[in-house]
Amino acid sequence: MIIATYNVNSINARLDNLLEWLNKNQPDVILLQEIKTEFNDFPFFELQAAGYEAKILGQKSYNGVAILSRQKIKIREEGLPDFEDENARYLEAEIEIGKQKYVVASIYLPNGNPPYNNPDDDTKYVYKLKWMEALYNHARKLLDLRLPVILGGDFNVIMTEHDVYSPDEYRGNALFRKEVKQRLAALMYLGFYDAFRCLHPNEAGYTFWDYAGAALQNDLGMRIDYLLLSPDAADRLNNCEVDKSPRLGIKPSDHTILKAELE
DNA sequence: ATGACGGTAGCATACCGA
Repeated sequence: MIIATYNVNSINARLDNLLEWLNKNQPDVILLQEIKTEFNDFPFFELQAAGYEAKILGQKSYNGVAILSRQKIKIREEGLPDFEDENARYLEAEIEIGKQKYVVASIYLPNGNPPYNNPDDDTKYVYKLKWMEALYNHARKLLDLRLPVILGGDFNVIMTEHDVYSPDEYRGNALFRKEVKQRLAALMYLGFYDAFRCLHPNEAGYTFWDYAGAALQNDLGMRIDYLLLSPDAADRLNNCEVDKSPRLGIKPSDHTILKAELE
């Protein structure tokens, strides 16, 4: 089974890019983040015509996550359990592919940096840490299912200095602060494996390049999108690659697609 | 320290992002 994750930065602005990629790659499942729309403006028909059912947790203008699948999607959770969240950032489903049940979640973890006009405001950072704690508590329970579980999406965390073009510039950044890295490491120590790093210990594997300046041309990127696999999923891992082509195309998202194959 | 650049809401410019 092939699964991918893609922060689209607006599903409607990115529909042509997404459809082209789906037609070419035919994944079984794709997890989307930052769809930036609600149910009534989501392009269900166009995706269905391409062979994909879509379930979404939408939000106007900001955030919003979706799960697209060639097989039937059974929603398990809309939002993180036991966590009050005004934002649409977590959607979890069960999908059966070739008689194997999978649990998949599309995750848009908070950025956590303060607004530019108020650099001392730590409200968003505190929210990020609480969100990560709730994710940890829930992920721990998912392991008890003894099913292949895939937590995929934009985690907004740079784990090591090999995962960003200029670590020193990001020391104080909410994507690279110690508490944030510790919380994602805790999730990994529970038994969620970073699919890309398992297979590519030495590649940069950037998944994001800023629109501004010449970030893309100069490869000033960062690796902040992940596919995290429970042990039952990691056992099946065959392949995991960053596909840079969506970022190189016309009118791209600032993120690109991360894809894995499980047998 | 700021803004680059792009998206949305909504119609000028503010907010958000990583």
